[in-house]
Amino acid sequence: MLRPKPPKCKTLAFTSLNHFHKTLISPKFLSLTTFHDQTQQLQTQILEPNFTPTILDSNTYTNLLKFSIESKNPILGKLVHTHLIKTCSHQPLFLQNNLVNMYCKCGKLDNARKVFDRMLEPDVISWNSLVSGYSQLGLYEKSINVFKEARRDSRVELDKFSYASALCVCSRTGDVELGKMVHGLIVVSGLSRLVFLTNLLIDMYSKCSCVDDARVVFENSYEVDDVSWNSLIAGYAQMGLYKRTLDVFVRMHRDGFQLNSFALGSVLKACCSCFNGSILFGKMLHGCIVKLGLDVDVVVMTALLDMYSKIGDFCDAIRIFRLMSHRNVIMYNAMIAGFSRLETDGSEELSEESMILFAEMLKEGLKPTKFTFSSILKACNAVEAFEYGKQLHAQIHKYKLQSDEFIGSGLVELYSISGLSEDGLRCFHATPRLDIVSWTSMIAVCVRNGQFEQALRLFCEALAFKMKPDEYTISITLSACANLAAERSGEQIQGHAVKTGFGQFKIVGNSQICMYAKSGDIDAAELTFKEMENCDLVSWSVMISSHAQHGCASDALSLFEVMKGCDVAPNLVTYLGVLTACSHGGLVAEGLWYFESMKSDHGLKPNAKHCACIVDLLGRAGRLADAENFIMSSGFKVDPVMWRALLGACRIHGDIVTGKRIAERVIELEPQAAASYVLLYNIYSDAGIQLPATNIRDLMKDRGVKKEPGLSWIQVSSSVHSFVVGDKSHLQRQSIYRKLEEMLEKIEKIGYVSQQESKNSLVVNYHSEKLAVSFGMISLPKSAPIRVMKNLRVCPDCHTMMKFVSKAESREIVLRDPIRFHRFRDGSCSCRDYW
DNA sequence: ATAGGGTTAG
Repeated sequence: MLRPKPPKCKTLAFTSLNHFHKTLISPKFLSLTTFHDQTQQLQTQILEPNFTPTILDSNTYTNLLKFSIESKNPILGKLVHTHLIKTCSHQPLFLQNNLVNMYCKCGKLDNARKVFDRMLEPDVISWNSLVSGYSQLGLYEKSINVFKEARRDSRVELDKFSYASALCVCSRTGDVELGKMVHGLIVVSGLSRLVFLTNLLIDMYSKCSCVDDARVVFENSYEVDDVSWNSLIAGYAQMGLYKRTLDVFVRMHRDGFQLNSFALGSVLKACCSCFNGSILFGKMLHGCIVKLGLDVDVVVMTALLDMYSKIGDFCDAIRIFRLMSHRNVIMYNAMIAGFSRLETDGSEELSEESMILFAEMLKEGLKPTKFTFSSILKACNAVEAFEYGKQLHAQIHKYKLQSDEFIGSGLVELYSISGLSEDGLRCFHATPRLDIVSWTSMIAVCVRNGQFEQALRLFCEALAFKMKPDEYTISITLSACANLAAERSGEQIQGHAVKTGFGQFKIVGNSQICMYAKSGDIDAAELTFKEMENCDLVSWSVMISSHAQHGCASDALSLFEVMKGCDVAPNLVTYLGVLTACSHGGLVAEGLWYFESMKSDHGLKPNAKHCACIVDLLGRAGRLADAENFIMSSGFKVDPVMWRALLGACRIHGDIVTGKRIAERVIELEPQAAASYVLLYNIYSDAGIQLPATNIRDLMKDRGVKKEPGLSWIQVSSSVHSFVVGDKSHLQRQSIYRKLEEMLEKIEKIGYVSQQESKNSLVVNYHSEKLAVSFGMISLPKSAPIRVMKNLRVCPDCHTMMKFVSKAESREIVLRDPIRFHRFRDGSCSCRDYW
């Protein structure tokens, strides 16, 4: 039987004994005191002006320079340098090379260059030190220029290390054109058979995202070793070509190459993504790892932990974490990231695990990195642990990580969802390198907090900053337009999407349907839906809900049937649309049937919103007792939303007795919700009973419950105009009121009777929606429909008035309230007065 | 000397 060869001991020793090597048995440690003495000696010799330094042994100089590199101490290096000059013993080439190398490794490239320039005959080692020195500092252009200089120096011949440094620059910058030229130079130099350079070429092409070229190098190489295989595997894994990663891995195994931690690290990454057999393959790899004895290797085990956490096998991930005796920061980060992924999925019982782990890693003396903070911030935001999040912010500053854009986004979220939008915005502006994702996060935060105008402003600002909005930016901005019912702005953004090619994305299409529907233009919404090439469940659901909101129950239901015919399985959101359609359309029997069907046919568990639809459905139809029984048996009898739906029904049917009883219950459940008081007030007021109505107002005042002020708004060209009741602030107020009086006069002639009670309270006639419609009449072209949005439900008088106006003025009026749309045409409303 | 693990945002 074939058995895998035992692993190289080197890996094992390194993992577990690393610590001891470094601190106890290292020869460097033993000679530390010697170095210290020598340093002191040097210092006194140089600082004392009258003291003539004594020449040291050249081996001592070399060792001192090596020591200053290891302890990252350029001051010591400089001291040695001065000493060498004072004693005139710096002529040997190898000492000068050591000096160049020391300055490079300590990041003092200017000094390195000065020493180099004074060298009479630099050799290839001198050149190589300089090239790799610039490259390691990230000064790639300088590095490659020095490489070119070295080529022109006829005294030296470039070696494999020169080409290695040049290839490294290509890998880091992703400059494949440069890489190809260096490749050419390698071939010309005759070094291309060296497996060392083959491996670097494979790596270079992979890192430049040209894995196919890497493959060509691999297949045509003179010789390959395990590093070649591992580099190719890593290339495929980094490109996300997971199946090919596994293919190459299997081939490597068959060719008899030793599987080590490098190959396993890449190939485990490939198993994180779900495709046929990936989970099984991952588990096989786990077995393989144990057999090879690599289950003590922290790199391999971190990759394995990450894989289990990503495929949802969280218990195994935790088990691996606990089993490892030496955990480093990366392993902690992987575990914390795993928890933060879980928490965003809403597993609340695990909410504090990330924080416990964070405390644990600090206790072990590990230094958190930017990955740690961005993951843990994400977890904080998911479970709304704001105080903890703020403490993290302080820590982030302590570790000087505040300029990272991922952390920046996390902080923006933290402050914004905890209600401190200003601080969120400050974090946003404090992030030095804002990318399109940062901007999109900020826009999304505004949308979530209901600051839709601010969201649109930010979108424009992002464009001004030369950002290129992607499909997510466009989608979220369209939803800001939808909430503002700003169809004009929405169309402009859609135009931008079409121009930039992002209009093809499903999430853009879905947002666009929603934007048109919420702006009152159901026809444009439907056109978008029909034009979409591959609509998904979200598209269907949005379209169904849109029909429902517009009161087109039959359209909603027939669309739902078509959807099921296309083998698309409905979800909770789809059913919410269906039930809303039934309740707005007064289809009681159908609504109850669908409610049963969602449970029995699709195994969906209705939530409070679905149940509130049923309450609404029964209540509107006048079956108040049935509605109340339904609440009691729904499992949501402490949810105020359900009771308020019933209270609304009491108002529609003028049932004062039930209304009072229900109102008392819902006010007890939620004493600060103004809507419940207002509904009861209206029940009394509709019935003409003034005293209890006044009492309710007083009660609200006593309890400090504030009614949301009614607000209506309309978009005319690119600006949104909003109105409150009796608003006098608009610049065109005179024309608005004149038009309103004129319309009232006109419709009274065709039968409208104002609900205005007395001349001294001119309130009802100047409700905000009337003002907005009047403004629309004078500002929009005659053929355009008037689309007005309101934050509260329309009052019956306004509803009646709109019907008359639509006839008298031959205009289509679309009025959106928080529940639904009313489309007034030729004297009647699309809701057929059932609302 | 060259290859490997954590990528987190909407």
